[in-house]
Amino acid sequence: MDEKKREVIKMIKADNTSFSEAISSGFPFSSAFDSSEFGEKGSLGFMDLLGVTDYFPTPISMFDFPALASSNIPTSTTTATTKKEAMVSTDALSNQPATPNTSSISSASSEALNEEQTKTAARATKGQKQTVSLTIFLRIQRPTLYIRLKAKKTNQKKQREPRFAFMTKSEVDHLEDGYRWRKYGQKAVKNSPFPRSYYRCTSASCNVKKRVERSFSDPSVVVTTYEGQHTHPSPLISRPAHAAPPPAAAAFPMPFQRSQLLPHHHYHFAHDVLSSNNSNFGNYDTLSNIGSTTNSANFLHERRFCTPSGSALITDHGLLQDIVTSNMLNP
DNA sequence: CGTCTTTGACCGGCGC
DNA sequence: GCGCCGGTCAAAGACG
Repeated sequence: MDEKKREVIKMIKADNTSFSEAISSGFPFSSAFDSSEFGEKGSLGFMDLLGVTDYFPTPISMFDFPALASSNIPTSTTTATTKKEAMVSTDALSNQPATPNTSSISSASSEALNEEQTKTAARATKGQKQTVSLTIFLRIQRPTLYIRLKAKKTNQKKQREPRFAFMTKSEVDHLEDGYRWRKYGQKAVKNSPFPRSYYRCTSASCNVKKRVERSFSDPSVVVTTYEGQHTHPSPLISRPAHAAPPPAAAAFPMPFQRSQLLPHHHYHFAHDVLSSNNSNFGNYDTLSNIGSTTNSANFLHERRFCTPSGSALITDHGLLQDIVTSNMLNP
């Protein structure tokens, strides 16, 4: 790992540093997290986990996200090697160049992506005695890179919907995702020349929101954060009869539709562990919606998904057995 | 005319 | 209390 990466890891490890600050530091994510790293066969994809591999011809990679109570984990980059880690050899992967025509960007929780939100979480944790702090480390593609997040079980004044963020290499700010959005605001972002746009789903009963902003360090990268879950199917997509998703995927429409994603972009997903309920299952609900799509013909070649507890997706049979199919668990 | 974007004003939370 | 900042509102305008 080169010096730049070490710096970012240090930043992310620091309590008062968010992922967005790491981004703002100019960290070359596109080179640091090679797009080829997680594309090999045999890796367990999130779509695989969701039982929707028929939609996507190439496997998707998963990362491990040790979700542990703060009292049980040290603030360090120490990692326990898992089965999947072994599958994704850092040495082997680092030798593979990124796809020439595309580049990939690491993803992180939307909270981590947002400086203000991270600070807010820290403030809340600090200021409320009744807060029960839960620290979660997200490993971002490299086994040694973690983001520390604080999920709270608290009587917060303002409860937020679960959030889901991803970064996309795109020239277009507002990516087509199968839903209709109404822009209701735009604000200048501190320390960034690029404004942040606020969108709301146009469906009457749906209060899903999303924020779109460009990365300061890499203007070609668009950071999209979804908040909430759609209460309706995509108005622009109809599902073919032969590609019925698993029940879980059908039950929770995704904020974006995979088939609508632009084919030449790389999407890197992350999930908010700071949802109001802080329920893992709630997060899976949202992620499972990725399966609500129609076709895979124009989908991207590489996909990366982050969940705050990706390892639990594999090992936690209590929560995910209803979603994860047998072949996912035994790829 | 309906829908969507733009943009300044406003509000609430937080740090100092 | 004040100022900063993120997020939202809503009127006005653009567009098909």
